[in-house]
Amino acid sequence: MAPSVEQSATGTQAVDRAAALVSTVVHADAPLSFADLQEASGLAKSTTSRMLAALERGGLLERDPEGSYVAGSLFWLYAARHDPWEELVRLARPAMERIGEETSETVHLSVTRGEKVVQVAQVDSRYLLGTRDWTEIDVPAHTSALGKVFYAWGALPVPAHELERLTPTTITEPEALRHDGIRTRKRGWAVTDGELEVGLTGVAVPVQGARGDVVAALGISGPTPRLEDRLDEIGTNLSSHAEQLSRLLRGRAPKEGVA
Amino acid sequence: MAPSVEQSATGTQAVDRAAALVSTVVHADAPLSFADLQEASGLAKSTTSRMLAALERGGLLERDPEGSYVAGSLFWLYAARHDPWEELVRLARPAMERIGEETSETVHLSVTRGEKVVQVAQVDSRYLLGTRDWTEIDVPAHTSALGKVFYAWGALPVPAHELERLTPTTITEPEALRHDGIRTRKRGWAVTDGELEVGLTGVAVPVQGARGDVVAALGISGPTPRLEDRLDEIGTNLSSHAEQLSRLLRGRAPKEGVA
DNA sequence: GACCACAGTTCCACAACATGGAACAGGACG
DNA sequence: CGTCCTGTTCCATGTTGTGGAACTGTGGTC
Repeated sequence: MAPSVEQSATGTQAVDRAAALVSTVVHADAPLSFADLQEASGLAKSTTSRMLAALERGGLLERDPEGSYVAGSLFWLYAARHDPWEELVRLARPAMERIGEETSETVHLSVTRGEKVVQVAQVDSRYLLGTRDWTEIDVPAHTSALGKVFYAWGALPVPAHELERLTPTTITEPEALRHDGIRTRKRGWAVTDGELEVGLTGVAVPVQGARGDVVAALGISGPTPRLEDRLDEIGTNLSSHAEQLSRLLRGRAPKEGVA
Repeated sequence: MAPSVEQSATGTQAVDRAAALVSTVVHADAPLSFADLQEASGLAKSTTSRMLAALERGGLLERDPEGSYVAGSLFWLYAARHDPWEELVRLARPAMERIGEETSETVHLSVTRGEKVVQVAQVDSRYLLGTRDWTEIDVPAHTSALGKVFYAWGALPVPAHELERLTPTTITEPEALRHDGIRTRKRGWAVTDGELEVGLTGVAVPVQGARGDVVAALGISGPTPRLEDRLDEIGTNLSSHAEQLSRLLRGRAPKEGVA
């Protein structure tokens, strides 16, 4: 619950305590009462009171109608200015870079926007022959591994109508796509094998958001010959990274830890 | 040498100063250097240094690769957990309530999701005969005043194809919709007069986001007979509220302030 | 209406803590 | 190798934060 109170360096006691209070409020995303905060911080009532007042004055905290404390205007100002997936990208970047190093292929991160799937980040392959920049390019969801993740985990409804054919192996029947989704879910990762472009293989896994829903897909792509024998290994690798990322999204901030 | 230091109550100097630093960083949504912050706060180098270190430790600030300060993990944690328009709704609620009182009609707030327009908040009419709860209901954008706002201000592309007809007066030609948009922009507010449902009139205005783009539409709707003679008055009223809301979104928190 | 219980704020004397100047360390130039 | 510029650490000083206790205000109970 409450993040461990940091060990203050010298000369920052007040600020450290104040930061701990804010942190407590933000981490608990429900409003916290004065008593909760006093207890969580272990400070004297008077100190708590003065501090909360200062934080409120500074826009870091705010009181809801019942008088409990919630994150203040600075937080919603920030949230209003930044796309939610900006944070996702930020959190995901290190993982994507590691995946890039481990697989040497191009790494993708996608989210859904409306009924479409858009890429929000990419780390390029080490090879000359690799997938180019897909960011913001529209790829039909049923042809990419990224898109299939959303279908398979129900983050996107499978269309009722016939789907566009891009290659001989593209799945065009909704029913077939649904079946592919079932297999995908069992397997834990989605794969596209020349269904988007002949010779292009992709593998992708779901990323769970704070509430357990699938908010993004993490995957790699590259030439089929380089990938076809490593699908299992890649799928497992992606899964473990995605899981870590999910944990991050669930709320634990990446502090301390040996870099 | 104290430009805009907060008025501290007794015994909260350090926290007030710290909050001011965080506030400076969040308001300037570009990274700020140590020097910027030292200058903006008017504190001694040593104090600034200690304070920034404490704030960083507490997750309120963070350093980008170049060493400049940006909002810390607590902020992105918050952003990741809260929809961006949750803040919008929050900020808009008071205005919507006042509009409801002033017009006695149902008040709506919409945003675009993909190419669709969805309602995110509503304040109900005082009358028995009024618009019902539209939240999350799909209304074709070209038939509602809310939707027309997005077309008129270019937040949504006007479709190339013929549009669905819901009533005899529904605009179905893209060209006509574009023309309607021009008139709308000149006028300052969008109107739908029985184009969605016979006898239903709606008026809506744009809400500008932090970067000046149209992020939402604010409007009212009700039975035509009650509204048709008050369109001007309503449009003006909505505009002034929307403008205030826009100012809020632009970043000035609703605190004290001489101005 | 008088009573008490509880939540939060203000008061105050004390000294612990934050403070800023100066010295120090680490780059980035030339 | 010196100079400049940025940020951190040191340290004596006294300002500022501290917690206990007194106070205020609100709600509940008889």
